[in-house]
Amino acid sequence: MTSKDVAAAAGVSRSAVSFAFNDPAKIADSTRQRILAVAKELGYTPNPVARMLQQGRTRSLGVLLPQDLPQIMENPYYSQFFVGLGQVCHREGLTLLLTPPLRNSMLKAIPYAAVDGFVVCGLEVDRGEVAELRRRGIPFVLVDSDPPEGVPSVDVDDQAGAREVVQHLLDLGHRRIAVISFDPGPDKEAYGYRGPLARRMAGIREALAGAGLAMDDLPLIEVPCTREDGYHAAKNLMLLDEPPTALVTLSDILAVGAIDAMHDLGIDIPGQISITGFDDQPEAAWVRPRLTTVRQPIIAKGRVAGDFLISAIRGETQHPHQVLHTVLIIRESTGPIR
Amino acid sequence: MTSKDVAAAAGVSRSAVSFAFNDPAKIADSTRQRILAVAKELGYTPNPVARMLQQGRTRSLGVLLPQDLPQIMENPYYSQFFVGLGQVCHREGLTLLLTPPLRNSMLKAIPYAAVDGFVVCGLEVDRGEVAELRRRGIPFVLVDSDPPEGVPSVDVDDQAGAREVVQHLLDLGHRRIAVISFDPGPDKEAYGYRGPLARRMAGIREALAGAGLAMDDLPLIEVPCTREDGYHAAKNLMLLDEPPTALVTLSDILAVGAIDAMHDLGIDIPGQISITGFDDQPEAAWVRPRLTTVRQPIIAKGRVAGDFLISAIRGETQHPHQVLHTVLIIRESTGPIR
DNA sequence: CTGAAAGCGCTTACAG
DNA sequence: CTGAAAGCGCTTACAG
Repeated sequence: MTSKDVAAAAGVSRSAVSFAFNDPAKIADSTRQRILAVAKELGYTPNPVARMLQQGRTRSLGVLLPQDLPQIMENPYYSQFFVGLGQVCHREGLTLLLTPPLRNSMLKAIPYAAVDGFVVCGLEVDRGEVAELRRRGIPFVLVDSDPPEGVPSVDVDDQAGAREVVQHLLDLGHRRIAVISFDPGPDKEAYGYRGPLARRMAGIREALAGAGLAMDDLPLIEVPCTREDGYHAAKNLMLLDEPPTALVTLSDILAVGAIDAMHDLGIDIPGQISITGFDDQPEAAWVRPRLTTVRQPIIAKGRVAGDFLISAIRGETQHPHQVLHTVLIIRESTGPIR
Repeated sequence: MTSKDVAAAAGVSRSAVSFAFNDPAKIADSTRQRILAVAKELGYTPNPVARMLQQGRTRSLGVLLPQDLPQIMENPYYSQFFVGLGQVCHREGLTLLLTPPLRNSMLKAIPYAAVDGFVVCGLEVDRGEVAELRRRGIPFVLVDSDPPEGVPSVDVDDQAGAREVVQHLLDLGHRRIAVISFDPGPDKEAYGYRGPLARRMAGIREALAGAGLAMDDLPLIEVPCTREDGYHAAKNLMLLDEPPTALVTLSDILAVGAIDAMHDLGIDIPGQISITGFDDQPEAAWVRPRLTTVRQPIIAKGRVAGDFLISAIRGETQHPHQVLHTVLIIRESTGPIR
């Protein structure tokens, strides 16, 4: 069922059919009504892909994701990010295409996506994605990355957030601080820390330096970002000869696991150990004791990324780079050293 | 930058360029390498939309959603559903197009989406969506709806779930039971209860009947599905002359709000009142007291919907209709009538 | 193994 | 106000 069939049935040209749907001013209203009636009867509506090809736009925003869809969807971080991005889609009447890596490659996923532009998430190591998007002339915005010059990007001041939370522990008198980090991935060997993780590490280092401590003085465990891994990492740290009096985790999910571990070990929080998170996801306020953590404005991040992308799609040629602030949220899981 | 440019630069025909990308067997390997090198140098990759038009497939699954993106993304139900659907996308190497209503209409959103098929969520009142999808010949699966004959669909046995949770309260001796339901929307006037809500109401009615009670004997409040609304609804119910001894809520979110309200009123759960939820979302196990609720297998629902859609896209002409089971999860928020 | 041609279904100047 | 024609960028039988 094509516009040709409708044109034939209505006794008009294909242009007239197109005008009936897209540009009513160009044909007589009576003709338009007749065409629309015939179209309805025949069950015709314009083919969206053909229309996209012709118009050169898809009315869809892409999100280029660093992990497979199930992993992304399990992560409450992305739910919040998509709320912000969703606000922009809603305002602009656009759909959202979730584009996970294809055969383990973000790069390979790019050429298959029919979108007007991409929000690129968590691109810690650029394997040519930026060059590919540039070459294709697809507008894009980088989020949670190490943004190169001349590319719109949105980030959070992870460094200040990490610095402040560690400073908070130092102020409470803690010196035996351990760090539970999420896994930097296989690229650490080749590239060192990158993106938000690098900034958080830098913030920790900065605060420690102020107290005459170095990163190397601290136990550091790197694990996948799950509650279970946080649990085991925390348990292992407490088995050390000199167990820490404070645990800095780089994600609320890890922190919640660490809290579970202390419950099981019968260790009081914050009486015997202080624990901090990062992100301020909803469960940070649910867990007992309520979690001291670094809040980052995830929804705002998604919204700003969406706004930047819209403006890039419209051809505005600035390359805005916004850094959103974090806030230290002090709750019940931290206290003075006993 | 099109295949024509690459063909010219490489001194071959456009077919050769296409073969180099899609059908290596059809050209000499040396030619292929040359073409690919030229393409790389020129920054050419095939236009995805043109390819979709030609091949008649998009390698993308659509989800036709009943609400705007921000609302969907705030709802943990959909996060879980997308995990299941994401598993199928991952297995098949497909992207996921989130398609919210366009100008408040699910129907209007359909003709703009470039997808191979749709998972249609929560279509409680069919305003022509099913007819439209059929006419266009787009494969689809209905989820959480009142599925008509001859359409693949996935549902949950809401009726049994609701029946069992009410029976549980009756068994504990409760007779003064109140119901907090999520809003049936503006269509209730015209159509009565529909879809999962209708089934849950039927289940409640069924259990009550066994104890000689009728729905009309019970206070019923219908509110939007937020924690705040659950809070206020619960508070209002406790102001009745004969306040309930048990609160049946039709969503965990409402139940959590109701628990907050009891905390604020100084009413002990389950000593003075029992509260039940529906869905078994993660916070049901977090909240104190832990929530007695009806678990529905949301991830499995997403996965089955995806599988059915894949099989419909492949042209398998059965119309499977699967109903997944619920399980009553008894935790701490229900107890014998005092 | 390669090239010219048709066609996917649409939109939009352009001429009437 | 309408129609014939070109073109969006690709793929794929078909003939050589």
